[in-house]
Amino acid sequence: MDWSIQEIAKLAGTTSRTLRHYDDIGLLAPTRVAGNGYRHYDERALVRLQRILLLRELGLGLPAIAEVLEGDADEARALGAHLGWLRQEQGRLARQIASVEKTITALEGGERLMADEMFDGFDHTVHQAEVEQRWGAEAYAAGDRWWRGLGEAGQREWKARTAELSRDWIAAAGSGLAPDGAEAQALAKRHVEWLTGVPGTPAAVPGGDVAGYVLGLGEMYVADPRFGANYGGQAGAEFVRDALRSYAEREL
Amino acid sequence: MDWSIQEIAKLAGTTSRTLRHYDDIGLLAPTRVAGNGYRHYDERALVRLQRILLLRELGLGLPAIAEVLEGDADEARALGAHLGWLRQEQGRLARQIASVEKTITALEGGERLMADEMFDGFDHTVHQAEVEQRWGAEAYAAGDRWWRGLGEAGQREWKARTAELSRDWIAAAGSGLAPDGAEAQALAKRHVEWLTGVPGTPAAVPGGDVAGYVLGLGEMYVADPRFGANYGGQAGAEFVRDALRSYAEREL
DNA sequence: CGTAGAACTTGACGTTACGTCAAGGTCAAG
DNA sequence: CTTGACCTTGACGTAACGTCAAGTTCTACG
Repeated sequence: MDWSIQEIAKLAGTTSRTLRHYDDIGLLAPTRVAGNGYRHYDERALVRLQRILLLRELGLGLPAIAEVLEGDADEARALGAHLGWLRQEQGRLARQIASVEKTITALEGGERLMADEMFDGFDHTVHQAEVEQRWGAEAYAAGDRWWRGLGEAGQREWKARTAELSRDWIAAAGSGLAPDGAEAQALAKRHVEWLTGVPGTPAAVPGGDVAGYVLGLGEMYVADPRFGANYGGQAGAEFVRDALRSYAEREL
Repeated sequence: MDWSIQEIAKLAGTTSRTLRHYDDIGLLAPTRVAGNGYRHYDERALVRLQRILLLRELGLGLPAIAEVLEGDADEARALGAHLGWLRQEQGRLARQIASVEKTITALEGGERLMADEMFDGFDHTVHQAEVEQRWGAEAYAAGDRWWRGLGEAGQREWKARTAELSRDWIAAAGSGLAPDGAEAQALAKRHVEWLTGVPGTPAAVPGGDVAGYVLGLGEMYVADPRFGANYGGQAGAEFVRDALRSYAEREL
C-alpha cells in the first residue's frame, strides 16, 4: 500500500534513479513525500509506473508516454506513429548495412571469415569481428568453448539436430501447412527447446524473456537474409516467423 | 591549395561547426592556423575529411574512425565489427516492431486504416499515423495532393503501371532468371524510372543519392514483410533486391 | 545512548555529434 | 570610418538516465 522508492523500483523492475528522474520531469510524482523528503508510492502509482515501463519497452519517448498517460493523445495513434518511425529506422539500417557490406567486399574479396565450424547453427559466411561485436567477445569465446566441449561426436549430433530442424521447417513451409496448425506448432516447440541449447540466448537463461525473444526472433529471420537462408529462403522464414509468433503467444 | 573553413566545408559537403568539432576532438586539425586564429586547410586535409565523412555515413563513431585513420585498427575489421552492431540493432528494431504491432492489434481490431487508395504503390494495410510519421505530415499531404491531382484516369494508369511492374517482377523471380541478367536488369531500370514518379524519394529529387537509395531499398523490401508482399512474398523480394543491387552498382 | 550501516536526499557530470545562439574580433569593399 | 561577411571561443541543449559525491535520516545492535 505504501512503498519506499527502492521497494517500488524492485516491484516494477527498474531503479530508484529512474523514479527520481520521472519525478523530476513530471512523469510520475510520488504519492506522498514525507517530512524528511523521502518519496512514497501507492498501488496507483505502481500501475502508472508499469504502464510507463510497458510503453517505454515499445520504444516510445518519455514525452510521448506522458501525452498518452495524460489522455492528450490516443494510445493507438501514438503507437501507429511510432511504428512509422521504427520502420523508417529499419530502412535506414538496411541501407547502411548494404553500404557497409559493399565497402567490405570492395576492400577485401571476403577473407577472414568465421572459423569454419558454425557456432550456433548459422552459417559461416560471416566475419568473426561481426560475431564478436554482435554477441560480445566473451560470448563468442564462451560459445567457442561450448562448441569445442561438445567433442567430435557431440558436434556431429548438434549439427544433425540443427539440420534436421531446418529440414523439417523447410518441408513444413513447402507443404502448405498452416503456421498455427498442430504440426507447425510442434516444430515451434522443438525450435524453442533447441534454442535452450544455444548459449547466450534468453531461452538458455532461466528467467529470460523467452516470449519476447522468440517473438522478435521470427521477425529477425525475415529481416536478416542470412538467417532466412537456413529456412529455405525468405519464404520459409516467413512461415517460421508466423509459427513462432503463434507459439509464443499461446504457450509462452 | 589553401582553403578557409567555410570553403572546405562546402567542398566536402559539411559545416564549419563540424570542422571545429573535429579539431576540438583531435580528429582533423587544420593544416595551418593563421596569426588571427583563422583555420586553413590544404588538399591533404580535404582527403582526410572525405574519408572521415565516408566512414561516418556508414555509421561508424568518431572514435572508431580515428582508430582507422591512425592505422591503429584495420578498416575491414572495424567495418565487420560495425556490421555486427548494425544487425543487432536491426534485430532489436524487428523485436520492437513485432511488439508494437501486437499491442496495436490488441488495442483495436485494426481500425483507422489508411485511406483506401494507396499513396505510393504500397498496400493500405497501414495506419495513417504511421505513414505521417514515416514520411512526415506534409509529405503525406503532398503525396495526397499529387495522388488527387492525377485524376481518375491518371490514378487508373498509375495503378496499372504499378501492378504491371509488380507482376513482371513476380514472373521474373518465379521463372528462375538471374538477378543480374538482361531481363531482370531491364526490370530494375523500369523500377528506378517508376520511383521517379513517387514524390519524396531521392530518385524524384534532382541530385538525390539515387544509388544509395536504390541499394538500400532492396534491403528494405526484404526487411519489411509488407513491402515484400507486393513482389510475391519474401522470395520475390530477395530477387528484386539482388536485381536492384546489381543495377545500382553498374548503372548508378 | 552512541554508532555503524543501509537507505534516502539533492546536485552535477558524462554519454553522441554536433546545432544553435551569444558576444566579440578581423577583413575587404565602398 | 562603416557595413557586412567571416572568423573566433564559450556554452547550452539533445534522451534518459548511470554514476559518483557529499550530506542527512532511519534502523538495529551492544
